[in-house]
Amino acid sequence: MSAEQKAAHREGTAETEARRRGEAESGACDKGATDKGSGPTAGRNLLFLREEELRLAQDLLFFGYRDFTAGADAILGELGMGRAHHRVLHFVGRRPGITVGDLLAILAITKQSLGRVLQPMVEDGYVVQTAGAADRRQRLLTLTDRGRALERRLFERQRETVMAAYREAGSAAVEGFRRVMRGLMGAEARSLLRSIEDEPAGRERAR
Amino acid sequence: MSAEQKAAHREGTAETEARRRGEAESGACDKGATDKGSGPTAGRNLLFLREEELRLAQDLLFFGYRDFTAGADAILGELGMGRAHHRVLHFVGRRPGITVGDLLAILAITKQSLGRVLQPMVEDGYVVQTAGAADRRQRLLTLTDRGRALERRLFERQRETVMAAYREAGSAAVEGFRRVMRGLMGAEARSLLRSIEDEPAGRERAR
DNA sequence: CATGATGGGTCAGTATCGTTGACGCAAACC
DNA sequence: GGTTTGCGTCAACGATACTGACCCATCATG
Repeated sequence: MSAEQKAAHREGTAETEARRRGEAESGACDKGATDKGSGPTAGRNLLFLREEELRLAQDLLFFGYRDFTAGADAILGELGMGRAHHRVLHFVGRRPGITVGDLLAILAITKQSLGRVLQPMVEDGYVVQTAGAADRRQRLLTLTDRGRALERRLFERQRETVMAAYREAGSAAVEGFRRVMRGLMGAEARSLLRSIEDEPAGRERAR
Repeated sequence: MSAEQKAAHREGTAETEARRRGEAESGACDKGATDKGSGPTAGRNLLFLREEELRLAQDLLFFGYRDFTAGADAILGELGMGRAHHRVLHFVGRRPGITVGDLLAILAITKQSLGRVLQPMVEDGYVVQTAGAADRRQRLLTLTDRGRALERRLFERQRETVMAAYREAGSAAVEGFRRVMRGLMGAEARSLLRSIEDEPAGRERAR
């Protein structure tokens, strides 16, 4: 059924550009479903657009996220590490002195999963653990020079990908990208992200 | 063959040259976040923004992608399936009659990895394999009613997330989101995505 | 100061998803 | 009729995640 709708709707082929524009204009608003066309196919077309719109979003997120991480993954692979190591480097680098508990909350994994990744990183000299000043049960995590260097290397690799995409898309698109990505996040992730943004690297944590 | 594809996939593309040319440009700067005047600190601020900008992108992609998939993951978990099953449902649903080889190219995984996921899905009646008409070595993959129903369920779950994000961000932001995500993709993924978009479900593949 | 709660580490077992390498088979191609 | 191609499969392995249980050091409180 829906397949027939799609086939019927798309007679031409290469006007992808015009199609995308049309989606952007009419698609992203939930209400006002029939304000566009007054023909009998208006509602059906709108439904089609909304469906194709999401399918496209699924594709974009799948391919885009994969290629975004591909460069860093290659570097990590050479060092016998994985994406989980990169996450630790990234978030510890972003918040030096972060506690294990806070890192667990950000990564949303279990203690055991983190331990398997973190412990070798401490042994190999990428991360140091220091007892908390106020609460000495805490193990505050900080990157060593070596850890910072690796994080920097992964960072530069991804910077190429992201900056190329940003430049290609333009600054207005970047703002839109940020808004949509933030919208995809749940309430918890949003507040976590806010707290990360409000406490950039090098500043003391106020908790 | 597949190994070469993978190797090529991980390699960076010709985007880097453009990056070096535009290195000092501010094309990816946030809109009006700070002064872009030519004071003594302008260069430093620009560097800072570009760095923080990427760190933010990393955060957004990490949290956003995770929450984007979280809803579908929960449904899949109840059925004893994982994200890999969803990808099969999604891409087979998008291109009914796709060959195993083409699906492998899209997913960029090995035959073995796909087989471990695909075989149970065939046995459980989510996917059917039919011999190719022209080339009978091919096993053309199509969703059954049951497969379509599950895909639809996962689709609706993600639709809520994405549509909420789109509505919240606005249609202009959606267009920007698409442009940036497309820019994150490498050349291979782009051409794959193009071929998917140009051959929507229900139409014969022209290869 | 004893007691319970908390931050963190660890052991044991399990599941998903990915990998490499090699081999088999049927159909297609030249 | 030999070679290539499309697909399936066996065996072994590795990374990342999970649960449940248990331990230790430290903090906080009665």
